[in-house]
Amino acid sequence: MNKAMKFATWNVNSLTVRLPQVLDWLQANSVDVLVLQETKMTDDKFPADAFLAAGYQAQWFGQKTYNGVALLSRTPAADVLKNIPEFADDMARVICGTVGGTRVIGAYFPNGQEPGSDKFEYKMQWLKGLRAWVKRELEQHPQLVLMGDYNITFDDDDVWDPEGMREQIHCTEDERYHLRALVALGLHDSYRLFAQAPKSYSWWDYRDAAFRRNRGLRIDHILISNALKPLARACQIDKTPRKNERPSDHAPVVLELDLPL
DNA sequence: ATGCCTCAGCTCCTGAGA
Repeated sequence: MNKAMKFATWNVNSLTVRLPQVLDWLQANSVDVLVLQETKMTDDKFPADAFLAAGYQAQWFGQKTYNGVALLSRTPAADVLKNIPEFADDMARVICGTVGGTRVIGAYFPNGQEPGSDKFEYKMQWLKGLRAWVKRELEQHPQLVLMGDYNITFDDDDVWDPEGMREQIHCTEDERYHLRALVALGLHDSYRLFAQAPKSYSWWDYRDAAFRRNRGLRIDHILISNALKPLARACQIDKTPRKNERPSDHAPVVLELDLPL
């Protein structure tokens, strides 16, 4: 007996501001596992009770002002990890747990700011650390989902202005090399397993009416392991939360998997 | 043009995001 399970990722850009929208969205969509990025709150502020009342167990890992991640699931997550083991990091960027036999990694990849900057170098080192760790996780967990805000586009199809953004942040060959190397571990960009409308993006700048003009980037991804690939049924970017009065600049991405119960 | 929005915080400006 198989059950369609929904896995989703959403950069909420402050869970304090977006909590009501996240709760509404969970109620309207039968999502089983949701990872959040940019919660921007310390652990003592995390609204675990509100999620519990909505039917979700939570694991969270945050800090003041920046970053912060969470893993919500209908059934509790086991073997939870926070950040990349063996990669020392001041920032709260990764949360990982096993939900119903599937290893779930939620990640907020570094922005990188500008090629050549210290922050870009940190992004490169972080990507190397992530890949070494994910390789080991894959060896232990054939069923693995790696999802979150990658802050990297795969190719020109993910960019509203490919020529204008050539070698700009999120679009450099250095970043894309690391993204391809992750995929080469035995992962698949679940979004591209299915037919998608052209100019599909997951993030739009708040400025310049970028959402209305669809000037965006696809930087939020759900990668799935070889074992999960044949179980994938659909992957979509849900733009409906953008109708809220104060939306996040990111839209959630949702994957449907036909997982054995 | 080093900013156009949005958010947090050492809050009436700045840093950061992407």
